[in-house]
Amino acid sequence: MTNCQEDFIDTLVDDLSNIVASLGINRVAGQLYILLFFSQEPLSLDEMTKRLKISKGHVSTNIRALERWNAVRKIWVKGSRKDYYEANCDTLKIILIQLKLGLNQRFDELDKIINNGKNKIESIKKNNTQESIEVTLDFEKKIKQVEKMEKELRRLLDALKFFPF
Amino acid sequence: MTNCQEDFIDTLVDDLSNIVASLGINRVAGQLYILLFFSQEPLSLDEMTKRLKISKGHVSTNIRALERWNAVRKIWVKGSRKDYYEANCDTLKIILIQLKLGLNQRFDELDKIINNGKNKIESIKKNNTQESIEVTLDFEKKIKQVEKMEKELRRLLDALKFFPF
DNA sequence: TAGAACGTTTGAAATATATTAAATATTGAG
DNA sequence: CTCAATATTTAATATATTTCAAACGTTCTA
Repeated sequence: MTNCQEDFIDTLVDDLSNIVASLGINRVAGQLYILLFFSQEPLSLDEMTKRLKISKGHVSTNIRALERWNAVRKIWVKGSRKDYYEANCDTLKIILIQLKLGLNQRFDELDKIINNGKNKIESIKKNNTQESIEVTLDFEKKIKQVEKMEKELRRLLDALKFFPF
Repeated sequence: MTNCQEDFIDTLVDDLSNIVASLGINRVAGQLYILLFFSQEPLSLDEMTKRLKISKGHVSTNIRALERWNAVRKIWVKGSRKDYYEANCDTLKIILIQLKLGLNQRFDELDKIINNGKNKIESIKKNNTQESIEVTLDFEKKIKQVEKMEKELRRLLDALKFFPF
């Protein structure tokens, strides 16, 4: 591979991984994915280590995270004992699946918190002073507002599947 | 305010701020917003400091971040020189506006990177060997793929405004 | 206009996260 | 099976982030 080709990819790796990192995704995972995305051939851990100038362990850990997300896959290369990887280039699908997974987890947590809140409101209602009635009314209103927001967000997330990609 | 009311809110602040923090938003900003969201009265910096058991400076810095996001507003309380704040309870709108802002910024960066890449491809093409032709074809294909993905994501983001909230 | 009551900034300390090099475990060609 | 080539884990180090206390600046009141 000529030098200007590697330069082309390396520049993209640097620039694009900045965006990835700014979105809260591990920078090294981003670098690895981008490197593989633009490479014409699968790369071994050693090659990735050399290209990104980071430690072998670091590459190993992060490539397996990418594997878990189905963002890269291991490729068998005859006559070599090394693990080679190539990118799954369906980037948008990977992003949306991960997004959905992450948000659904949070929604489930939120459900627990909301139920907890509702139970507490019931028990406050038992100490049935005039003051407590007013206060619980307000709490109830606000908990319902949170519930409504969650419902809307769930619906929004669900609607992604109708989007014509 | 009775103790069980403060307890009710404090528990929600703890639980919900975990979700907020797990989404990459500053935990203290989350705590402040949630505290104000469930409080029936505007709170002063001192009150927030006491409730969250964090330093005054910390509250000050984070409440102003929330103000910038239009997530809280300063309230004038007659006869007090303190700044009081209340939550803007339209949480979903706040989230979506911030999301849109953040992503549009990234899209603009991405545009620059893509253009850069295209220019580089043109200059590689000048060294017009058989090898370079094959390689640039592949680079072009992949850059186009990135472009397509950005277009789809922009469209998706834009479609939010048609969603019936 | 001085002093008190605030809010903000700052620089240092604590904490969390990322990164590495080296030790350990695993694998597959011979 | 064995051993050398790989991959993974780990424990330490470096780096980044969060947090605080104290200094500073501002504003209102008397």
